[in-house]
Amino acid sequence: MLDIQFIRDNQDLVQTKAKQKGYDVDISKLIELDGRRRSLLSEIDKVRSQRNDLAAQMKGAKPTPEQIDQGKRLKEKIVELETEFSPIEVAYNQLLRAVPNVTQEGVPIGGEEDSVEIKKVGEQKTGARDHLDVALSRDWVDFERGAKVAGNKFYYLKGDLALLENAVTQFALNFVRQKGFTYMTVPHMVNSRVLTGTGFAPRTSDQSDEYAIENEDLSLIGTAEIPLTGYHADEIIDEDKLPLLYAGLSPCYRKEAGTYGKHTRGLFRVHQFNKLEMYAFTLPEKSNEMHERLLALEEELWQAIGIPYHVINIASGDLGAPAAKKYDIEYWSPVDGKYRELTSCSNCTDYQARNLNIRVRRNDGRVEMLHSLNGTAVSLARSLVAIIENFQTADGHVVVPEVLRLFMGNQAEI
RNA sequence: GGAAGGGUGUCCGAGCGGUUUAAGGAAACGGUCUUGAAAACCGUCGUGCCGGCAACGGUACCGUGGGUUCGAAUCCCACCCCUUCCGCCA
Repeated sequence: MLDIQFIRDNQDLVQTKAKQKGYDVDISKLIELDGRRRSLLSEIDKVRSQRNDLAAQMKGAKPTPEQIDQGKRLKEKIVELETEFSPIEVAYNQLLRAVPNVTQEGVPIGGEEDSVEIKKVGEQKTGARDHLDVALSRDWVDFERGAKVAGNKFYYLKGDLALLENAVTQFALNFVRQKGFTYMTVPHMVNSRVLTGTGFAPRTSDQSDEYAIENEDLSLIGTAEIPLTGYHADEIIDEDKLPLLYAGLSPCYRKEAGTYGKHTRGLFRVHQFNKLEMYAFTLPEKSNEMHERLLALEEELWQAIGIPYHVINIASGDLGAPAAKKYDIEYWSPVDGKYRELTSCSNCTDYQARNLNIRVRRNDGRVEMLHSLNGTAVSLARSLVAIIENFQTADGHVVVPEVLRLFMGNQAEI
């Protein structure tokens, strides 16, 4: 969520930015609730103050009946005011949490088609075979038995492709460790607070992309970003310890409801995939720099593997609520003759931090919200699609990218 | 799943109805001393909200949510989490 003080001071800006993101929130309504909430709270505080004074008078001596009677009246008054306060507080919190993060300067305004390409790297080949055709012909993937055992869009990876997945993982893991990230495995389920605090739709809502566990306040994670964001919840971290860099490897579970028809064939969009996610907690003034660094790392990694790509600056309407700015790397698909999403890298500024109460203690003693950022290192199922499409040979084999061979028993081709 | 114990500020830890305005210690910061450092000594030191230009004042917060009371960190109920033991188990 945003700082209410910031919203008060920048009502028009917040309203405009929310609209540009496609969020239908009424800032004037929030301001009105905020006003009523504050005036009521100050009234309550006043009566509480009287109660506390009275209680202090009664300390030591035996209270008189008059004092007890007055105390009772004050108590009733407080209950009365609190009853009035409670629904306002609930509505206020609901509305406040619905306000999306303010986008940064340089974020293109508009929908998906308005995202701006800022860089293009590598050769744009054409005429490759679809990854699923290749994988099926080599018996590398089994969606039919995935469906039998779990359901539609579940799959088994087999043999060399499964090994290739492991090789990509190992390569990426070594890469991020060399760059200073602490490797972590994470809980694959999280509670509602962490889920919604990270900026995902509540598990109870229709829009939730997460699988919820029945009769438990737990959801399967859609990305390691969620447990990594929650890792430092309610903590105050010394300035000298920042930035904190983590790399979380986890399976990602997503319902992907309503996305059918959007390139559903094969491994590109599935209900479960593994992913190595980079995560950073930084000082507020350092998050933009870190955002560029995360993008640079993603580029370095994918250049090392040898995948052609471009980088796009995501338009406002395509940003999630917590993101202030987002870069995607899209790889070149020689099958479709266009770019398709491969990684994503967001600066969430202090939005997630405020939700989950993650702060920094500056060297001068001040305490403030820190900033959080996340970026995909490798999203495994998609990585395999990109590699099969860009490294296939005429006879249906796949050349193993050089940097991965070490992790594939030095095979040059599979 | 069963039993017992426990969740207090950056950390450790006391408090178990009204001198809690949360003791004491550690860490941190400032100072004295010192050639410098350490030690010692002195001082400062929780977070949020509201009001105020500010000094400051008010209020809330001792796992979470209810309840009892004139008054709750303290008593009662429910739930969550942690530790130990037992059971089960990769």
